[in-house]
Amino acid sequence: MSKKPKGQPKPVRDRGGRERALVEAAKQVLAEDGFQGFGVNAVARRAGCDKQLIYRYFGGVEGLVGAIGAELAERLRDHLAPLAAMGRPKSYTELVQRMALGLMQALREDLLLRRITAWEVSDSSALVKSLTAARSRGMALWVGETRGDLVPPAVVDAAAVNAVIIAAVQHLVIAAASAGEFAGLALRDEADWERARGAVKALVNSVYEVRP
Amino acid sequence: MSKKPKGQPKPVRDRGGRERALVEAAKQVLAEDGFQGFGVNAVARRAGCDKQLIYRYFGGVEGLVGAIGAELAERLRDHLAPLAAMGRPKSYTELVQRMALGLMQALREDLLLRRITAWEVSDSSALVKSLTAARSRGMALWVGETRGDLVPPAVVDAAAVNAVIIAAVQHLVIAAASAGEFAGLALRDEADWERARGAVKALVNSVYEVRP
DNA sequence: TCCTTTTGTCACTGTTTGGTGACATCATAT
DNA sequence: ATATGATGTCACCAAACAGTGACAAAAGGA
Repeated sequence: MSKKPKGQPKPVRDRGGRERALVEAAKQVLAEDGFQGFGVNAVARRAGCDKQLIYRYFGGVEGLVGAIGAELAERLRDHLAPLAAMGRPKSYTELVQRMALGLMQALREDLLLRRITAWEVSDSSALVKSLTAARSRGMALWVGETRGDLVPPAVVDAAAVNAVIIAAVQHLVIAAASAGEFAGLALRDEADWERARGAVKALVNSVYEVRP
Repeated sequence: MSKKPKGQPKPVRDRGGRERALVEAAKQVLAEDGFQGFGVNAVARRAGCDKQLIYRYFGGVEGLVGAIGAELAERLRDHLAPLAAMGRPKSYTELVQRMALGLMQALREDLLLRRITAWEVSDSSALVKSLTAARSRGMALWVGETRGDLVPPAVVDAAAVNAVIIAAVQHLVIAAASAGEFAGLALRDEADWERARGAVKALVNSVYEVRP
């Protein structure tokens, strides 16, 4: 054993692979442990390489978050893709409903999206701004694609109403994932979520309904 | 300088006062630095006494959070008190509107409430559960007091709808405090917030409106 | 008075964190 | 072959963290 030929399995020497491994590890850490335990040590540990590489290749944890953000818009788009297969919405009401319920489903399915959304409201650091930007870019992209020529009724402040709807969906899903319920409404099995969907649909429906 | 007789101004020896000072410091740290920087060191530093006292009098940081929770229901009640002065709401719609807008105002005014609400969705640890419980107790208390004999229209799932409304308000205020806007809706000056209030009112109004 | 308990502070441990300098190794260009 | 830069790992640093044992001083009961 002059040189320990088995001690280090392989110093692989593959920069691209390491970078990808680091971003992947960062996403895993963020998804599983949340933004609390997020840092260079945890990510490097999970990626199985030295944290120095994070500084060298990404300039620190900021660059790593930036790399996650770069994938984020596409990731959200993928989640909303099935909605596009349903064909064009017939009314503005239907458009907003789809957006709200699609976002709800996406957040329920995607732990990382959920964690990032929670991060956004708990931290005003510049770190998170890029993530927020990427996420809303993804949303705006989808809306732009499927809106067509549908316009909201002029009597309501659609921008404000939609912001409120989106806020509701985000908070509901995030809080429910933490506690299994919110404001007395159980949110565990699919029947519970059907109630939530029904409420959102009722709200959107009634607020955009043209009244005689 | 054999014993530094002037070094310690006064070891006041007032347990009750120290306990109150620690809880007060804990609230300040939580409000100003958020739950990220929250811990025995920060609280003891702010309170100007040794962290050992936290362990002795509160059994650790959990007991400290519990003490905050104990004040929380009352704190929320105080914020909602002005609403009670408006007299009984004339309809269920008005009841829910008041609750939603009152909660919005309370969260906008009270940094601590906001931080705790953000904490609740970002952390599922047992630490936070007591806070969540205290907050919803405060809400339920107020609703129970002012509901009277008002009942929601039977056609809508009021529990689900109200949960959605509350979620919207909480998320909107918390996110806006972090970023100054949400989902493209600026939320800085009072005119912006008037749009948000209008949207919430419109939603509540239309969903609970009995249609012919 | 003496003894015990309470109150408050200090000092220390062990761990984790972000961050950096040093070094061996491999690839490549000269 | 030899210099140069890229890649990867290790060892270390100072700071902050949670938690604990020890000790001095005061308060109060015997």
